[in-house]
Amino acid sequence: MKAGKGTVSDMEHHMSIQTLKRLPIYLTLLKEKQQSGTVNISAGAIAQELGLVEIQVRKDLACVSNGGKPRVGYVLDALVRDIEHALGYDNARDAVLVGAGKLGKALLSYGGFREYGLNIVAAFDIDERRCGTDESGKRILPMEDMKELCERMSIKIGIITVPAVCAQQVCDKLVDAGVIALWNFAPTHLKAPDNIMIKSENMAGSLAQLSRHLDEKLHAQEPHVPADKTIQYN
Amino acid sequence: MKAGKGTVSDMEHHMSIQTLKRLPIYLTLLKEKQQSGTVNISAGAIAQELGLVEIQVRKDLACVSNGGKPRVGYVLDALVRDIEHALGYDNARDAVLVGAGKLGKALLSYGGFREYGLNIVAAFDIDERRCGTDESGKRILPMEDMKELCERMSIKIGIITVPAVCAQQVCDKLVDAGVIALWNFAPTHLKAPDNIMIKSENMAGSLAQLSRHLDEKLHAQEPHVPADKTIQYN
DNA sequence: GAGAAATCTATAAAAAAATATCGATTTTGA
DNA sequence: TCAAAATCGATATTTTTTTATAGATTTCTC
Repeated sequence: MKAGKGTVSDMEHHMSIQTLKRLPIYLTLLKEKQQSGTVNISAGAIAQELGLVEIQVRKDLACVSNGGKPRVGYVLDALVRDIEHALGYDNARDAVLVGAGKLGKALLSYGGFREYGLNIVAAFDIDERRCGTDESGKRILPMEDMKELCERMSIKIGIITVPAVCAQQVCDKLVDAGVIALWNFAPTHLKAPDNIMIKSENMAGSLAQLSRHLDEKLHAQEPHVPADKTIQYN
Repeated sequence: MKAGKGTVSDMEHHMSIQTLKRLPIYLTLLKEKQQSGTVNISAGAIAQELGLVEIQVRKDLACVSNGGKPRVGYVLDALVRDIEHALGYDNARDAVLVGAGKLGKALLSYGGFREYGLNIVAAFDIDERRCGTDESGKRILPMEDMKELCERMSIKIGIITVPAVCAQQVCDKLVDAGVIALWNFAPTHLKAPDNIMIKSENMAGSLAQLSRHLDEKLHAQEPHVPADKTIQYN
């Protein structure tokens, strides 16, 4: 019973959330390797490059690929395809973004999301002065138009880049417009009905981790961190 | 043996990384509550607001606070102070940012980092045209000045907001300048010497989680997700 | 002031994730 | 062809994280 091929949902039962988060990291490395002409790659080599352990890489890859060969490793091209497929990068999803401030515009003009299977079709903002066309070529529309567009295009993903104080309100509006997955960049906790998923970027959490590391280093306590590889928490 | 008071490092042994990541989330909520005049709050109430379970909240808070009282809960003000202290928000850390593109500028002008104990003292960019003073009031300096400034100010935190292709090079330069904690926003894996910490924001990982949720919902498989609270993975 | 309710702490159990072990498979090269 | 080296997959163990249970403490109400 191998879950080798299929969409993300095909194997959701078998793939841990941690594995899911690592897949894009593997993918980035593998694509770099592709560029440099590599054809095969072993789990051990991947592990070394990423500072992980071999067994973990193998277990992760086992969730999406139908395996490598002893003495050879995985076929790079096939592995890339498998991961992309598992992550759904081969059928892009449309999304809207709300809040065309600095961060919103930065995300709009970041072209890389296409590669991740995400297509931001338009942005919305309450401030009419921001409306029009962004440098990125995306339309910035007034909030009033949001519901209609989301419904018409069956948009299921909403990206929230408004200040914390209005984030909940925006969240509610997006849900009302039929969005069921929210990517929240506002530093606040959002409430939504059951089975709406909210994924908040927790920048403060990241900072806390960096800060702890610094404390450990600067106060030079016993370094109970295996000192043989760069520290990279997730 | 209670780890009630102290810096982050005082209790690093006892606090899991997951707990560390949740602390800022509690803090955000607690501060909102403070605004609205609340004086005491119970672990159960916090859990409900954040969609967590009571026991988890209690265990997390036990790492930083010296406890609440039965029938009353925690004293809000004291709890806020304890968390802030545990996270080191009360002694700000200086940082530099490299890459004054859209994302870099967005982070520069986001005032909220001060609240998290992070103080971005300057930004650097190779493109001379970007140098000068940002709208945020922060200086944007040429890369050549970086090492000198970092050394002079003993900067230990570097924020990388350059394109993926130059991220490794920037990483190397920061390390050379004495930085030991890196916050990487470029979608690539960075290598650095031992005991340099790299915390990469894994946007693609977040997207993968949203995408999986969408797949589950849209293909309407059995909803093996406890359907009684909004889904909020970390 | 006694009993009930709420909430806490501490300890225990369960679940999830990471890591280790071991045997199997494929290629390489004598 | 056959042994050695590399690498894989499957299963087992350990560690980490989450959740549950049981008993103690504080406040409230009558």
